[in-house]
Parts: sequence; structure tokens; C-alpha cells
Amino acid sequence: MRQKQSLAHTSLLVLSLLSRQDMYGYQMIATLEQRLDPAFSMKEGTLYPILRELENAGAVSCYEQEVSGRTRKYYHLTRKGRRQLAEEQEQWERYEHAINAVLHMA
Amino acid sequence: MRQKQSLAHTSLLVLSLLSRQDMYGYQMIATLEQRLDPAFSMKEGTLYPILRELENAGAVSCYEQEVSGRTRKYYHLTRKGRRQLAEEQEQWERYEHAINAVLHMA
DNA sequence: TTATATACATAGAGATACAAGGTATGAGAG
DNA sequence: CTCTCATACCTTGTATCTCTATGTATATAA
Repeated sequence: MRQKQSLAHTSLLVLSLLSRQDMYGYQMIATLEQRLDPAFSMKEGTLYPILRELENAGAVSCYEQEVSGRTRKYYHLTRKGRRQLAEEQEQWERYEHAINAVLHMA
Repeated sequence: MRQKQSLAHTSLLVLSLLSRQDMYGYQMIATLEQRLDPAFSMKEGTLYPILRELENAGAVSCYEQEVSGRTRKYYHLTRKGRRQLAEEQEQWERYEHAINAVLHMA
């Protein structure tokens, strides 16, 4: 049985979250948990590698902050990241329309 | 560099096409080529394995037809396939809304 | 003191889609 | 007549993607 992939367009989601405020990993997961359908929650094994890639690509920068004993690693969207967000958002919209065009074919 | 996956929800597209008329593989690809953004065109290496799985799952049945020397393998959506289409369509909508909910967060 | 929540991270496995290749026929160009 | 292109099928291997499972460590609540 073919198993549906629960998530795609993951970096789009991450970039989108960071476009509003700096966030740390655990917080992103919690936020998505609320916003997203629980069926599509993002897992740690998915998020952290993406954050690393975004950082290597220069789309995000990061800094650490100690809060009551625990170290949080905050991520900040760079100008380059903003461009990437715009591109991925546009691509998502094209994707969305393409699928819907087929679904609602005459 | 992370490479965007160009397609997902592939079986949804196939089932959707077949809900309107019986079709053969090459025709589906050509039809999607027109309807879909060319960037998301479905490749043969993607389609044929899916058709086989759908057949194994009993979602489609198939029959051959000879047309001017060339053999076409037509696929027909079964009742079970219709149910699967309904499910996948619903899931697509939930996915779509979930992504958009994050993108358009206040 | 034990469990739960917070917070990071990685390795391995399974799923997914594509590129690249193969077979074969028909039609049109030269 | 031959070569190429379009039609029509299909498979193998590779790259990529996401999750599961696991690991570390601290704070807080029971």
C-alpha cells in the first residue's frame, strides 16, 4: 500500500514562521503542531536537518540564548532567506493551482 | 542544495483523471502536461509504478485496446478507486488548508 | 525520585520521484 | 528506402525526503 507522505514543502513552512519572528526549533514544532492539522506535524528528524541546510545556504542565521538553564538556539531569517521564502511561496501557489486545475477539470 | 520535489499527491491526480474517463498511461501524461504547470509534469518512471499499485490495490482495472497497430492499456476507475479518490481529495484539502494557515498566520 | 516537559541532535530505514535506459510500431521527411 | 520522430509500453538504479528511534541534558512537577 502506498503510504502518503505526511509533509512536503517543509522549508516553506519554516521560512514562513521565521518571517514573523526569530524562533527556536522546539518552538517551531510546537507552533506548527497548533497551526497545522495534527496529521501533518513536523518531526524533529525533519526539522533540524532543514534548519542546518537553511543555515548553510545563508537563508537563516542563528544565535543562542540561555533561558532558565536551557539553551535555546534561535534562528533569524536573512535577506537571502526572505528571497527564498518569496520564491518558495510562489512555487507553492503554482503547485496548488496546478493540482486544483486537475481536480476541477471540466 | 535541497532539491524541491516537483510532485506529490500523484495518485490523487491519476485517480482524478480516471474519474472522468478511462485513459491510458501515455494519454494521462499528455493530459497532465497540458493541465499542470509544465514544471510539475509527471514522468513515466513515476506514473507506471503508481498505475500498477492502484491496480494491485483494486482501485483501477485495466483492459487493452489496439488502435492502428499500437496497443493501448486503458485504465478504469473501480468503485473502490472512487472511494480512494474521495479520501485523497479530502486529505489534499486538509493539507492545502494547513499549509495556507501557516502562510497566512496573523 | 521519578516522570514529564523542554531543548538539542543524529543515524538508519523506508518511501518517493526521476533520470536513464530498453522494446516496439507508425508516420513522415528526405 | 531509411532515418527520425511520435506514440506506447516498462524497469532499474539513484537521489532525495521524512520519519522512527534513539541519544544527550536540564528544569519542573508529582
